[in-house]
Amino acid sequence: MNCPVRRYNVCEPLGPDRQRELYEHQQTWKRGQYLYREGYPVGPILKIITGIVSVSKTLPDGRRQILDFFFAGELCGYLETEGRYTFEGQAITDVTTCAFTRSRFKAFTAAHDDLTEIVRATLAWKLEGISRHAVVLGQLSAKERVATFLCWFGARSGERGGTPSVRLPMARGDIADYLGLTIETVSRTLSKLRMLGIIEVSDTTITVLDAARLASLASPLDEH
Amino acid sequence: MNCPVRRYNVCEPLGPDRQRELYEHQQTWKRGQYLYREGYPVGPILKIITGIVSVSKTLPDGRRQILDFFFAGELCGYLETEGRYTFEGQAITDVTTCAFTRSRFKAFTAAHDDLTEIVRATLAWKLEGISRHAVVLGQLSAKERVATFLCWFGARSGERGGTPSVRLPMARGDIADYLGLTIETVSRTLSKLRMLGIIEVSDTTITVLDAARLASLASPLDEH
DNA sequence: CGGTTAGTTGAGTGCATTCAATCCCAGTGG
DNA sequence: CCACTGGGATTGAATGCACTCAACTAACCG
Repeated sequence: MNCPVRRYNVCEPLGPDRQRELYEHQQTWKRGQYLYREGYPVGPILKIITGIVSVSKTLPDGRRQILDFFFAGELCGYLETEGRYTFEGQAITDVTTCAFTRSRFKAFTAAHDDLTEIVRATLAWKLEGISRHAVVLGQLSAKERVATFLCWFGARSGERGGTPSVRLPMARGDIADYLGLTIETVSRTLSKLRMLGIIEVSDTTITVLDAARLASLASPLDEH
Repeated sequence: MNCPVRRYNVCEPLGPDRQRELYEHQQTWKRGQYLYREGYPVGPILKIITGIVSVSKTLPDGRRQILDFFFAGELCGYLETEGRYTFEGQAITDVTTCAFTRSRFKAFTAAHDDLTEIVRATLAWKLEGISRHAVVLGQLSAKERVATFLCWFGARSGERGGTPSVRLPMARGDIADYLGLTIETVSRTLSKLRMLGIIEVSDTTITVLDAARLASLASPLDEH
């Protein structure tokens, strides 16, 4: 459940002195704004201070697949292809970031062995995460997808407390695009789970009444 | 189209001397055999000499999602979680491999700066690939998925020749599990493309008659 | 020649979608 | 204070795409 890599979320373990050495000016982003877009020449790597960023791909006809949510402490805008962003980063909530010059980041990690290992471990961890997500997208039914999402997100928030109530900071549309469903299907599925007495829905807050049953619906995937 | 990382497919650039230093005994696998299974204690990292290996996850009820196909020259069995394989590797064709002791691989990469960079670049490249695949699974219709697959696979084979005919070494079931569809849907979709005059189907060989039209069906995703 | 396995095709079903209406709430201005 | 507005969420009705179940064909091998 608690991936070991989480411990060294790139930068956290640096300590304030080494962090200062790397950080550039701080920035704020309004919910919905793009931090960077696919195909644009790469800018700095962004470290999220507060808020949530989605990494996604938008097709020419408007369809969008959210690949991952990035939380405070994580880096985004890392992946590039020939000097251009591979995907797009969008503020799901209001977000504040600070920037790393890409070249400086590269030089800095090259100079510190522990950092190169942290980068490697983080990439491997992300690779595992997106792979699990691909299984969700390719194989699970709507109910299973939503249940999996709630379990995953509940586990995330549950880290600090034992409360079974989950705040969903993102809009239904974001959940839908993450799960490869439509807004309506997500909404309907939440209603079904509510009518089954498994959860309680209150706009942005979901209260898990029957964690065991929820987990069994998401069962196909052990844990995240 | 040609990811720069391809150039340094881990190990190829090592040169015969350094390769010998790393390799263990060779192994052969029959089509369908598992090279390793999810949750099993990790063994060596396997380098594919010939054949194709699928990396997949199988759910308790038998549903299977193939996450990636690995070809000759690539390493598989790399990802682990707490000393256990994260996914499963299966021989899609007959396969021969040679093995790397995991600890030796680790020590060896740690000792060579260029190798650590190759590992990092390969992980980033795989991350990008599976992300694109997630978009396919989450957003595309059956026709778009199959077209995307054919384009992707055609580009792979096309590297050596200009021939528009694609040999599909994997069974329909493998394609289906890769694309998150059923065998029947894959078969039907190929038939539709055939009746549209876009391809010609002959069991394992697909001849692309109208590459432009095929690409436009897969259009949503530029290239792979 | 039967037996087996992979692939194709047909018929019918169901789940998620599309289209559309309604609700809820926060923000705004009369 | 209340009506109006707009965005997000929910719910309903109807459609359609991919699925399930099933039959059939082709190829391969004993």
